[in-house]
Amino acid sequence: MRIDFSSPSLEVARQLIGASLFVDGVGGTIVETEAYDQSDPASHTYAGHTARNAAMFGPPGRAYVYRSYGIHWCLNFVCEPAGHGAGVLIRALEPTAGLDRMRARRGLDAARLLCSGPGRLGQALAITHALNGLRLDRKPFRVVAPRDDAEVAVQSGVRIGISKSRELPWRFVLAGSPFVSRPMPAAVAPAADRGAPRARR
DNA sequence: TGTATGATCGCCT
DNA sequence: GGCGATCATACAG
Repeated sequence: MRIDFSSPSLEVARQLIGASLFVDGVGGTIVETEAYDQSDPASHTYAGHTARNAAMFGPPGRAYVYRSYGIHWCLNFVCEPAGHGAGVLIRALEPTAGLDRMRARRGLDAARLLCSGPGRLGQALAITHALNGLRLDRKPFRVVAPRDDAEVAVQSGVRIGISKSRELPWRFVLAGSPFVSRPMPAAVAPAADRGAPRARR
């Protein structure tokens, strides 16, 4: 099955978990996404069309790249409905290809830290403004859906690093993946489990 | 293990 | 002028 970008961002965000993303052959399995749309006060497109967010109002299936905190480049996939400013932020990958190039770009060895966050991912995949608005089905991008028979355990929860619309459960992660930017909070920790050794960040 | 801070750009919703 | 869809580093305890 292909990824269908002519769907609402919420659906695309879920579909993308377990898919693969490569930029110029460097990338891996998508393990964390977040959905945004124009009705959402946390979205860049909430206030309407600007020079920065123009790609989000363009055709779906393209990249929207923005500068975060003046430092990092972050990558979104533009979704349907076209012209409505909806998209999916790619927040984390499990690296599978081009690890050496990621390590060189990041100045790190630990695979777990190469792409576990939107800014880190941008640096590891050499995302820049030059990729803004480009089609995701053409070079240098390659997006591959999970196999049809693949069982992908997707977990949803609240988004990270925003101050508005905190309640919306529009974050999706691959359940149990150590490559997410932050673990999904446990719903309720059973008493018997508390005190057991926990995985470190 | 947690809290604070600097870097530095685009937009003010 | 102030604040973000962030991250690395410096501290306190």
